[in-house]
Amino acid sequence: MPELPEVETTRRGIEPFVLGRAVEAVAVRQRQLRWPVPEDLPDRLRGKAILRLARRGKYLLFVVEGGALLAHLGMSGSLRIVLGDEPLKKHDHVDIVFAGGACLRYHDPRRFGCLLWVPGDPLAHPLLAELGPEPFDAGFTGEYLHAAAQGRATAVKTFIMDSHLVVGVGNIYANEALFRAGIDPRRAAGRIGAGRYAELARLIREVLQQAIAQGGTTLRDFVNASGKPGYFQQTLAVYGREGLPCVLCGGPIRSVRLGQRSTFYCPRCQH
DNA sequence: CAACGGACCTGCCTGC
DNA sequence: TGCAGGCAGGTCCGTT
Repeated sequence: MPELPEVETTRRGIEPFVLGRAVEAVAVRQRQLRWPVPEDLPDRLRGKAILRLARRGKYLLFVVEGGALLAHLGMSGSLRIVLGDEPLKKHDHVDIVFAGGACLRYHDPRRFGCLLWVPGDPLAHPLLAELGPEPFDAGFTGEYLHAAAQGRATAVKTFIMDSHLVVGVGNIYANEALFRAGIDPRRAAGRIGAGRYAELARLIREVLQQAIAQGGTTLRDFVNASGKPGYFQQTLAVYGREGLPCVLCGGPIRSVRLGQRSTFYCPRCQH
């Protein structure tokens, strides 16, 4: 479900309800996520105010005095604010109740996400320390991509989805950015020139920025923090459109598998 | 190192 | 209608 735009949409939706608020209680109904929810998480958070709600890649960081709650939504997770009584649904695994009554509810059918306690500086955590630059960082440039690609035989789509290279480019937006750049997703990363990488870096930023502005992409039942869907799905040019006409040339969109992920492209427009 | 496959889970859709 | 199989927005980890 969540790629960077969905996580950022979630962050923005939640922020006003949690910033400066103290955690009153944490209810963990299912500990077995990607990694077990630490048993002492409720004790770590209780009574502490959220000082900052940051995002690093697709991770969310609820920073409190002395550490942070590190959250990831995996493939199927969501975080939403619940005000008042709302019956629990299946897979509502964790509630974080704030002073004043707002409740942050973590829902994740596949349980690929995580909720971890990180003491001290959260960016020093092993999951975050080795991540590549944010796509909106000054360091994320065509030159950076071009330099990192030298000698790499892997497909360019697999290459740009590696979070150690750059964070936040998931399957949907990798497909969309490569379409906009006119680059065949199967092309070897090391066989693409600096000029094309400059365009690709720009278009990765563009597609993510647009998706954030539209509240993310809603597939199946994704809803953001306020329970509303995202509208970027209407903007998708290739993702999920196998056999449908290319928005540029009218030819059929083709699908292949790359690195065990569905890949969509226009064979006439992408080389 | 780089590249690849498996692993973690549930739900939904398709086809027999 | 039931059931098996394949697929899904992520990404870590172990093996070549």
